[in-house]
Amino acid sequence: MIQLIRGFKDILPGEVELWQKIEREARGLFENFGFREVRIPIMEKTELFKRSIGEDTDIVEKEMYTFTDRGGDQVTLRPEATASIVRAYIQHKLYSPDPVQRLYVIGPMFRRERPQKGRYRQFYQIDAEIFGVRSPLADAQLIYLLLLLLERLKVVGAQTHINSLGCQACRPDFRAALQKLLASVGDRLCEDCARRKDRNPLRVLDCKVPACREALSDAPSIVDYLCGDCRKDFDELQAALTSLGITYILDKRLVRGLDYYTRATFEIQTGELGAQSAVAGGGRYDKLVKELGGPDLPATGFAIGFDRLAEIVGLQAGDYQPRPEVFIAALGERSRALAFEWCCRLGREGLRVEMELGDKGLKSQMKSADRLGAAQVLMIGDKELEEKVAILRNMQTKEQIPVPFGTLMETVRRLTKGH
RNA sequence: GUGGGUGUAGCUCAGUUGGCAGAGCACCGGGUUGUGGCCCCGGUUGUCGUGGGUUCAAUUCCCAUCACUCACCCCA
Repeated sequence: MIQLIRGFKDILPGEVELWQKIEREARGLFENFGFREVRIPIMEKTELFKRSIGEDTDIVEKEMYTFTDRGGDQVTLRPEATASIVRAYIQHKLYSPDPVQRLYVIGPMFRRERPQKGRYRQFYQIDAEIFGVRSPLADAQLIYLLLLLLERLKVVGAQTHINSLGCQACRPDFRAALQKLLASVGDRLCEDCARRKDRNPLRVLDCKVPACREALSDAPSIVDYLCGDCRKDFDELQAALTSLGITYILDKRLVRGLDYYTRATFEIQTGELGAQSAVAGGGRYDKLVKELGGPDLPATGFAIGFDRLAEIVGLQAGDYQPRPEVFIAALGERSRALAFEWCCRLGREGLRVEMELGDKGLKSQMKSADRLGAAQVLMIGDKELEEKVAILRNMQTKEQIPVPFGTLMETVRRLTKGH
């Protein structure tokens, strides 16, 4: 048997309804807040991701699905959405009528990592970006939107972590201070951190090895190194969050693994995903648009891990079996032919209707109706065919009423909930 | 890429000195020859993950491999 690719998964009936629900809520909220959907390709030129995410990141170094296509081009299955959205924003000059654009994307991303709880090689993200707004109010709005979505989905126990990574002006100073400390703690760092401390020192802050955390317990906080502008922005963000009633945790270890982030970063964390704590994350990337060849416009955005969110929401959700409003049980070929017509017409009228298309006994058909949770069963056999009166049974009350063929459509519709 | 755990029926899982592969649930049929759930009776379902080795004999022991899963790394 051919099985699906490792780290990929099928979302089957019963679970897919949950995904649809999450998607509906998200789309609804995005509309309320002025976001518009964009649909972008799932493959891009490899160069795009290298330049945006950063050559030294894990994603680019070892996780991308990159290959040479038949024409010899280097292409990559997108590992995240922001790069593509920025590319589209620039390519189609979406900034030209108005630099301020709120865009969202829902779709699959691909990273070749070892799968585990809350982590897949094809995973889905709900991605939102605000272009052209320098004010930290944009970041606050994103966080608010994020928490609102979680609230609507009845997620409890989510924590908001925020940090600022500074900008081109203040980050070098911090970086120098951090490297000084890293040099002084020397061999107390784990192997990975020893390697990272020169190439990407900020990442060391994110390390979970106890020895490293210990060694870094009095690491400089980037917040202390922020330049005037960054400081002011960060204060403003916090003030905005507070006035929105959002409680957050100042998390100076919140670094994030993509190089394009500047200033505000944030993450929504939960304890229900095994070793994965982030259900959503994001931040500001004020230089990326320019670096990818566009105008010098700021931007900020977030990504929600759809799979992870579904896992959390699914914990408190029941099954999502849709129940037919009417099940038609027919006995004999002629009855079945007529029942089939009814079935199609009722479906066209907007009723949820099912019937047995094979040659089964009444008992077996009643069983099916029961198993499906049908509210009513419409029965027809030789006798009914002759008298031109079908029988409609309410499965809960067991009450049965005769329904003349002539009034059938209208009677069934009337007796069906919600019609 | 590294490490641990697990692969037996559609599902959840039993299965030791190596000797014909099991239970519950589900499904199908009957009891009720035209009426669901409860009950009773009967029935179906397996390359025991895959390939090799040892053995008269392997689900069981050995090797390899694949998959799932959890963790490291990193992230959503």
